Amino acid sequence: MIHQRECPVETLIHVLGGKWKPMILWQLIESNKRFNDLEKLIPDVSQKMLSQHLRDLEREGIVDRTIYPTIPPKVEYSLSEYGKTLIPVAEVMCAWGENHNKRKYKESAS
Amino acid sequence: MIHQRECPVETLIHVLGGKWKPMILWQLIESNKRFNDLEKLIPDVSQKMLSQHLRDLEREGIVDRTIYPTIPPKVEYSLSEYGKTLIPVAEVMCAWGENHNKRKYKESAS
DNA sequence: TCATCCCCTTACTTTTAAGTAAGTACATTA
DNA sequence: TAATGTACTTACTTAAAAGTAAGGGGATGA
Repeated sequence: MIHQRECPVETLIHVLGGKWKPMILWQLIESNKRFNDLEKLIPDVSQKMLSQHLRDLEREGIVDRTIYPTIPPKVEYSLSEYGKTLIPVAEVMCAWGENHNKRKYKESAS
Repeated sequence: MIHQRECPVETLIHVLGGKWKPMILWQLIESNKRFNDLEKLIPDVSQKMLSQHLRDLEREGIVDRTIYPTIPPKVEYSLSEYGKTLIPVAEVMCAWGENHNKRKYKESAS
């Protein structure tokens, strides 16, 4: 039986929709990061939510997790090639969101 | 004091992120609709969630609510001019989401 | 040996979103 | 008079997401 497809807009919202996911991706667009780096760069995120969201993004194929068997071992998170296809989408979303924030600001200031 | 702006991607996710909002907008892109029309067109939505999401979208300026003082009075919901700026954003999101759904289907089929 | 760092996981609690069921106020129609 | 239709709101319950706090297993360093 074929899986029932949800509305594609909802699919995207589901992929990006965790509280810290846009921030995690924003950081990984800049450069690959280790768990601890992300923890420091994203204020107020808990270890639990960070690892949970990283696993979600990994499961969707957006983020790659690479373990370097060095001593001490290090784990690096990066945007996958597929994950990079999200960048232009995020840019469009970002532009609309910025404009909307400005609009709301003007509204509340008037 | 200036409001703290949230991340613009989160702003958009907040605007579109209710369970029934993409579906409501999809219906209103096609044509103006009354409360009852939307109820019939969106299976499983409750009156509570429909009116709550419509009020959210109205508050954000996406949807216009027009009351016609006919007998019986009728209330019509429509995409505002500003709401129409969401259409190209939704199209980009939709295209990515569709591709992602296909990708997941292939993955699970292999 | 004791503390510390890295990369997490687990159990539990709180908060937020959504669902269910009923009710309201007005009107028309049978 | 009773039922139906439109456009909702309110109170209550359930489910999903996020937050809090603690621990664990491996390593290094003092």
